[in-house]
Amino acid sequence: MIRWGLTLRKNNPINKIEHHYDKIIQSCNTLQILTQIHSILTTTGIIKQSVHLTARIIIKYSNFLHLQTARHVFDSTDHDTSSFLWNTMLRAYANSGFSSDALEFYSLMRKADFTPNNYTFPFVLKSCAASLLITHGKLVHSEVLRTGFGSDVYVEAALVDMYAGCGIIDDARKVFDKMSKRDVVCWTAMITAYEQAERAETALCLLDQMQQEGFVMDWVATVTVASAVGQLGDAKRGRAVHGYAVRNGLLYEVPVVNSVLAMYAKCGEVEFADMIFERAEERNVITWNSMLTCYVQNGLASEALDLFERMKTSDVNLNQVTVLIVVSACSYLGSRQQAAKIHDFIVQNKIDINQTLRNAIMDMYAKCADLDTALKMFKEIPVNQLDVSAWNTLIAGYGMHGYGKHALNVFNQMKDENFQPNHITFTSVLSACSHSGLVNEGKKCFAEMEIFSVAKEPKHYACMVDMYGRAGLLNEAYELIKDMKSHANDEVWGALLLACKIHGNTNLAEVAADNLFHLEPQHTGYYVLMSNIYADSRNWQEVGNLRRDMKNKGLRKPAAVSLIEVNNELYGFRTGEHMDSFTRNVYQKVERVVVELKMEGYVPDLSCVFHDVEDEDKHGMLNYHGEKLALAFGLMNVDAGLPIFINKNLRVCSDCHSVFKLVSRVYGRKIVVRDVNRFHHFEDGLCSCNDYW
DNA sequence: GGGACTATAC
Repeated sequence: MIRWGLTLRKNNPINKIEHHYDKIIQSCNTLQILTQIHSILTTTGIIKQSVHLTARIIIKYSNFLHLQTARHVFDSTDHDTSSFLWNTMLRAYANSGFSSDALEFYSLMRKADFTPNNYTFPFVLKSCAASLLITHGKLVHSEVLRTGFGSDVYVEAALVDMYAGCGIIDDARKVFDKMSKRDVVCWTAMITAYEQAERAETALCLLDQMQQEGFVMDWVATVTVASAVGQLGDAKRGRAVHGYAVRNGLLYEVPVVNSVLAMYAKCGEVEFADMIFERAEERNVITWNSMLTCYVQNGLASEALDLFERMKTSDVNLNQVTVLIVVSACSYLGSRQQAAKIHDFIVQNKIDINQTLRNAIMDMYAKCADLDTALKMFKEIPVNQLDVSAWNTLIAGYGMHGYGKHALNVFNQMKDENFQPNHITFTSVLSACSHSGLVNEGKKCFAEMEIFSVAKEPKHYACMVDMYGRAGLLNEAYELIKDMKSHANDEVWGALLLACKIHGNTNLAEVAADNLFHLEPQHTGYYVLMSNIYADSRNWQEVGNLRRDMKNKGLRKPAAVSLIEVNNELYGFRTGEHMDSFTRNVYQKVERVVVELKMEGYVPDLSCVFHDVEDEDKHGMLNYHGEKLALAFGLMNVDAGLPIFINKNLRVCSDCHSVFKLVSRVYGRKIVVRDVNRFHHFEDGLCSCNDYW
């Protein structure tokens, strides 16, 4: 049943027509149809007689983001007699994201001697929050109190939203606590405020309170709760939310589908997310984007690219967010061919490239070993669009390829041009120094943070520990961690643990590992690293203990995968993969290469096999590392003059590193390897990392 | 005549 507005009275002839057109306007889904209806209403003079239809038209134009037309409709009415139309126009601005226009319009309202009412304030407050104008918002708050609308539920809920939106969550809570009457919307507004402030636990506590007071979660509340649970990454609670949505038939609302999907994605439950996606009755662009994000966040970049292909053939209109996610998927995958393809798609489809997207594309090129294109893009940025993140992306790009000096030059140039470095700039610079062994320069940059008033975060300390650690300055690294007192997190201790692995310091490694197992008991990588350190020192007993420990905790070592692109096709190789007809000749090729390299002086580094087995078996395992298989495959299939690109999901082992160096000399091939931390460019028997990785 | 909500990241 449709509820009609107060302006309608039964038995009045105009109201039958109003009724009729109201239905049509509500259901019209294209701008063309709306324009046609509008012109009919104008020529017949109906619109002049109906404030209700005028308002509908204004709102509908604003839904299509045609605010100018909406305003034109407003201007051509007798609005001075109708507070309703003024409020409608304000609402049109506020609800379509034109918050500064809304505020401008509000001051016009005041100049026209309009008295704001309970319909006016919520939209003004919403626009204050959207423009982050807290001073203005507080002024409106006092106006609310003065005009006596301080206890209107709608206005109060908007006040809660305004304070929360401006980041002053405590004031939002004060308004909320003072409310004499609350409905689900107010509760949801307050719960959302906590969720947005990344205080998911508090949000869920408040939800409990809401339910104790007898309120039932509606679909909007469910959306918020799902994202709070997603924030916690709590799969068990996730299933409870999902169950609630199913029992109450809420999965028929697309936003609920989307938020439950995103929740499972953040809990690492890809299969559940997949199921929600496939079973959805209806999908919008956010549904698709959420599923893409799910794959990317869970390390399934190539699945994301497949889904993107499927999305292109669906009837949904993809947007800028879509390509941003796909670009990041491609960054993970490191596929040069896909990178070019996506960039081309963006240009062909005239998708607006804003600063965020451009930086993401530059980063993608850098991560696909195409630093030249990234640099070219940077140089083409118009001066007025150059921002800190563009500089950051370039610095990070140079850093990951081991060009520390270049990174520092860019950093200096950026400062010369009066750009204010931020926390990300320093992360990029410090990590660049770390990868290139520029200890003194790194120390200088670290000290410089204070000059630019950038707070030192754990991630900056982690870069420093990494830098000292790789350079063999383990004591300096450890002292720095001690300086942090209790603020050291897993990143910092992880960097120390890696340094201990490189320099074979088992004692310090045990200290780092103790902290890590305490801080992140479920993080597989740290167990593997520590067990490798024990293996290096042939302490098989401890290796066994750790393995058992992992097994008891249900942790499994992630499979090492090496990807190589040949003729626009990606091939993956796993360490110790079973031989089949496809891989047999690849294995044979590895054997031949190893024999030839041995004649050039190659001595296999058996310490890279972390199993307590006979040396003969170790040779086999070592030769069948995924990156060696990928390299052999590349030697067989990539044209002689072209570089071989390999992408590995873990850190490259030192035996493979020596093999790659030798192959680059003996076979005269350029090889580019991306591992989990950085790039290695092999040429003429040398690596760009100077064996420092 | 109205309000609360989901996908983005160097």
